Amino acid sequence: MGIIRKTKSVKALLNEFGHNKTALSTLELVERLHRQMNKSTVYRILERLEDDGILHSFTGQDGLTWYALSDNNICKHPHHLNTHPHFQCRDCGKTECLPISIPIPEIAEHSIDSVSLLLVGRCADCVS
Amino acid sequence: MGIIRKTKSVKALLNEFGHNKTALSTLELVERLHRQMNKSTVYRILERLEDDGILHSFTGQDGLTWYALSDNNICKHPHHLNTHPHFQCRDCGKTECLPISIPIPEIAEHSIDSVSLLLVGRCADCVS
DNA sequence: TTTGTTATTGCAACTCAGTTGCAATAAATT
DNA sequence: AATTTATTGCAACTGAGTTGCAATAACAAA
Repeated sequence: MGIIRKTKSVKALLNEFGHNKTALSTLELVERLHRQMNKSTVYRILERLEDDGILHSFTGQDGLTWYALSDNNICKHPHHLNTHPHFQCRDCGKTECLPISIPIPEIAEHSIDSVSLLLVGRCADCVS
Repeated sequence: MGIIRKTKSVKALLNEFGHNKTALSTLELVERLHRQMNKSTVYRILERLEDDGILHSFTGQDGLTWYALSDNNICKHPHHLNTHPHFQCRDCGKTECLPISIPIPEIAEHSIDSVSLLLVGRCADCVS
């Protein structure tokens, strides 16, 4: 599975992420790209890029799905892509990967496969 | 806001939770109670019970909303209801509050208001 | 570079969790 | 019991995300 062909749509979508750790919601991407490709295409490309490990997704506070680059240079956790926390600013909505690792203790009687950690608060620009 | 009248529907819904820390999805509740009350009523009661701090909600791995009791005897964090982790079994779907506290470090340049932490894995019954 | 294969896309219709407006009903108060 | 108004049922709606299928465009092979 995953990306097999580097189409114009794939390149255009990846271009939106640039090289930083800011996340984009599917809705934001659909809106930004709606003249270049269909809504279904955005969803399908995101799915393939995630299958390939190029992007990773998470759910924001609003229940929407967000995507961000899984670049090793950014996230530092090539084999544990989902273990870093994400931050969402409750004022401006800016959402990003936090390049830190939060230790999760062993839980008695449970085996843990993945961790989703979302921090909601105010970013530097919005803290008054 | 919150619950003002203790109606039969409110009592029936709370009765589904019993006294444990197992969470229930809105869909499960709608299904269980569909002969006793309307779907809209389930959603509206859940909203009011959460406003009152009697229940708290979180998003499961599937994107569905889950609710669990916020009883102080269970969750231990009366003023930080959202800071305990939730666990969802990827095999049987059982979802519960974990009565532990995961320390979240200060994040430079960010103020944190709430923490959502979902652990996905296998529960004791499903670990082979 | 042309041809053949098939991954990818556009489109429109669909799914489904959750929401809403409003009239009818039923708690709680006097 | 009468009054007030929070709550509920219902049906229609919303909106993110999905799907089937025919048309299109990467890419490989010749």
